[in-house]
Amino acid sequence: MVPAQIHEGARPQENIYFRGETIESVYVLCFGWAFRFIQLSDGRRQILSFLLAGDVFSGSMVYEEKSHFSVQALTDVRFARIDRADLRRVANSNYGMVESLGKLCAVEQKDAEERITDLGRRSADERIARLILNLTDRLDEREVVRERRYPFPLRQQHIADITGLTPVHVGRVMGAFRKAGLIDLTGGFLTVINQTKLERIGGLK
Amino acid sequence: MVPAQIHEGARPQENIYFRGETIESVYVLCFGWAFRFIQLSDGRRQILSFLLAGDVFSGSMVYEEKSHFSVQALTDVRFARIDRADLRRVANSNYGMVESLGKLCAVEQKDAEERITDLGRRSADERIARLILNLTDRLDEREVVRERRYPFPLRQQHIADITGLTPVHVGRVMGAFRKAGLIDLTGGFLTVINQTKLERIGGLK
DNA sequence: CGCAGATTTGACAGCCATCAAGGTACGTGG
DNA sequence: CCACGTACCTTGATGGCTGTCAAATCTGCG
Repeated sequence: MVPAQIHEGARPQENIYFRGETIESVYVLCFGWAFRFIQLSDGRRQILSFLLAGDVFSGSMVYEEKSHFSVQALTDVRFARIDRADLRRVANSNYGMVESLGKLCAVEQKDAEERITDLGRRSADERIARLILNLTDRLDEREVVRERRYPFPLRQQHIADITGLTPVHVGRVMGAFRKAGLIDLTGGFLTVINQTKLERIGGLK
Repeated sequence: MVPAQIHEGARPQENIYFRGETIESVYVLCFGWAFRFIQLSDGRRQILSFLLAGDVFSGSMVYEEKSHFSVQALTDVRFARIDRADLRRVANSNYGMVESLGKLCAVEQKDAEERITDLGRRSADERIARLILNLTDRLDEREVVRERRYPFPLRQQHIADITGLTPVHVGRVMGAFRKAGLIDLTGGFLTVINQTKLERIGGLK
């Protein structure tokens, strides 16, 4: 049995669902960019992760009814909804499915805890360099890249909200990276010019 | 069938295992305090969570061979090791077990992502207030508390390493909390004197 | 008592935030 | 075609939260 899928879309800035809502489906992004975030009552916003085509919004949604994060579309997006009860029925009779869901949770936890380390212990330069490298790696896996030019729909506000900085400071750091010949960012496309140096700044290699 | 359990112990400061090691067991803390952490090559350390009696070190260990974090004992500890292969055999023939593991992963991810929000978007005062409240809540659940005096084996260095601050600044904030009559901390025991105010500082309620 | 480790306190510095003023790009409508 | 508005980015000046360094004090313990 295959679980029923419902396909939907959303426009940029549109919220797909909110923290605290009861969600009856597991969502998978099929096209575009989105992000998961937590918003505080005074307006401060922390982005938890960016979602690319193929990403499950969160493995925890298979086992939790209430979402602990909100989701917003960054570009035009399309996504699939799979009924949670259906999915779990399939998983129960399918060892490989349980295995995959478990691995998914493990990877998500690792990502989250490396982000904790970034936010707690790394400088603005390190965080931004690592974000860029992380995104380009994920885009490389999707093989949509031509000549190292990556589609890059993020505003400085988004980068600020995932790195725990302000948009102004993000602009300064990105400007410094550009002037140092590390990256180029024009027309919604990012080019990594000096990956080695960016990795050194990010504390990799 | 019940999976084999091996019981062991460790002394304060002793590392139980390291990031990158291949771990063949799922660990459960039976007694004492420990913490999970990631250490950078230059010595910076980020604590991911404190472990109390009854805590599984991490749900992701059921599905990942290599640990992405290290674990160190904070006090004298005792813990159980359950062979991963055994555990998974049991889980495969036991729907409730899969369910429990899934819920465990979901809770861990929620905790991790709320910590991300703390680190990215909250001030030192907020982070420390929330840490104290989080720990006292968890200790309350364990019903080991007498007259609101909580065992508190953390050094300022540990608080610094989970809040992304320095020990000196942690000392200043804790000193301010003490002088403001919010908490008392003597002889390894913590007393929350004014919980309401602490919650207000932490952005709760 | 004496030592080692932890905490407290003070002076100072730096990273990043805040506030504010342009500048640029792009779409809209006259 | 150009004025205009909006959103975003850039740049400068200033400030504050937190870090760094260092010394003094406290605490536990052999």
